[in-house]
Amino acid sequence: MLRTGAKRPNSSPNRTQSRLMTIVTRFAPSPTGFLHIGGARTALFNWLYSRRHSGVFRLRIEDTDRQRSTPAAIEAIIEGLQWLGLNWDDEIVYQFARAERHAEVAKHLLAQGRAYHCYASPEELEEMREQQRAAGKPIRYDGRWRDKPATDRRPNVPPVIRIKAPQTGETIIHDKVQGDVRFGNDVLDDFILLRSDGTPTYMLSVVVDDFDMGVTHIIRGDDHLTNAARQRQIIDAMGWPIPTYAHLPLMHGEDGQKLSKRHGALGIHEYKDLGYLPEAMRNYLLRLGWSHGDDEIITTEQAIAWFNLENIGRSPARVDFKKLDNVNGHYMRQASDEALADATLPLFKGNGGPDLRAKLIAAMPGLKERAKTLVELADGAQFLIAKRPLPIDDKAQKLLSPEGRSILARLIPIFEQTPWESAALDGAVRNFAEHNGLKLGAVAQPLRAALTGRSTSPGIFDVLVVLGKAESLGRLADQTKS
RNA sequence: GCGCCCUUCGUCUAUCGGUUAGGACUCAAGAUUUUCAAUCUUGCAAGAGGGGUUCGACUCCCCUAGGGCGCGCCA
Repeated sequence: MLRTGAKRPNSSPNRTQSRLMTIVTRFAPSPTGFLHIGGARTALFNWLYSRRHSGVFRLRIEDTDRQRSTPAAIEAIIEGLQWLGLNWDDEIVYQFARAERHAEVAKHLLAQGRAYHCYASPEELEEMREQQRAAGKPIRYDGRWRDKPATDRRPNVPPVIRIKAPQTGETIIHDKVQGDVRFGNDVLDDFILLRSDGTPTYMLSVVVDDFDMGVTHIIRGDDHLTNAARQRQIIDAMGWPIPTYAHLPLMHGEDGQKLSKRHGALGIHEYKDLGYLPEAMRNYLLRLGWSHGDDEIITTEQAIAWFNLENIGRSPARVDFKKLDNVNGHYMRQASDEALADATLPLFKGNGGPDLRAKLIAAMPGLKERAKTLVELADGAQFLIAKRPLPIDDKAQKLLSPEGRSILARLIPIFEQTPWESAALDGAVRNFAEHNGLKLGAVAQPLRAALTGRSTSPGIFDVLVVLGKAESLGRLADQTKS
């Protein structure tokens, strides 16, 4: 065993767990839609596990469903992974391109007597299931062609190839997350390996591809747990090594229901558009189902050093945008002003002129601790690019009362005489407030309203400095004239 | 229907038989403050229910309830 101290029972002598063998993980999405948050977490765990063990992380596109697979979805998945920083090794494997090899395995099994032809029509099988349902019996292929002699074959009907699975005994999946999961072989039926048109089914393709790609650890969604027992039949029939499994509990929406567009099953690119940082997404996703004591903020470097399969939880987790916001806020505050400016710049879509980046960087210390996402950051920075006369929101309007305006009017001549840097401006305003028997806030708030059009902003002296003397005085003048 | 999985504060989780059941998010209060944040402090809040096993169960076993997944010539 490579891992020691595993708390879940696992005594299987897998040779894939040999210390000498390079660990190979894979992420195998089917391109029938975008990469959603559950898939992203699966990819993350696979990536982390391979990086933790200096192994290999591979990407396989399961595009064998020709009806539903689209190039756009493939594109979205690739872009999503790239944005998340989950770089894969080697070339991408496209499953459909390997159909011949899959068929070859099915035929090999047939030749070995581990599989057989079945001529039952879809209609016939549907009728069979209907009867099983009506009789309250388990729904599964009844093996009607399992033992028929070759002479019984129907000449004008192309057959499917079905696995000849064991009918007694049990199949045990030693799962790193779920523990030992046992399936009576009587509940496993002779599923189809090769369709009547000669194309392989998913069940066959996965097993063959995982073997050919040298996958040692299969980390995937819980929905595949029962499939693992079926896939095991193919693995055994071929005499291939059994990979180590880790089936992750599925993720739920904020309301505990299945993930759907309403609550969290957004494409991963939409999280980007919402203004989340990839490193924050990684941290957040990691903590959904995996833990390291009480640690919450876990950098990617730490995650790579610490990640294991043993600490993956067994119960489903819900997405929680409040927590994501909080984690994202942490990473924003820790990010460099330059990096944040670069990440935020695109949100202005070219507005703001060539010196916007410099202004953003200058204002960033005050901006970044007031925002939880890049979108909020850009919003808070609107005053940097606003054109005079500024739009003034309701709360700011209230601050610009007659008294407020009068204060601004008296401030202008003072500012004209003041060196334009933070400490001097600070001194001048405090001095002014003191001489007029005003609290600092009574002066700062109207100033803020006139300068930013809002009632909240970064520190007012920083705003003054970032805006510059001419622009600042202009904005103040706009509010004192009318 | 059959099989499998899951169940600790509202949410994410710690706990590997003995703890005042801990942390984080959210929320509330306070401190700080030129606003809002950030930061710090404090508070609210949990072992689905029922049986066992044990000197002692959140932890081990069984049952029930609830939730999820699978049962395609889909993946």
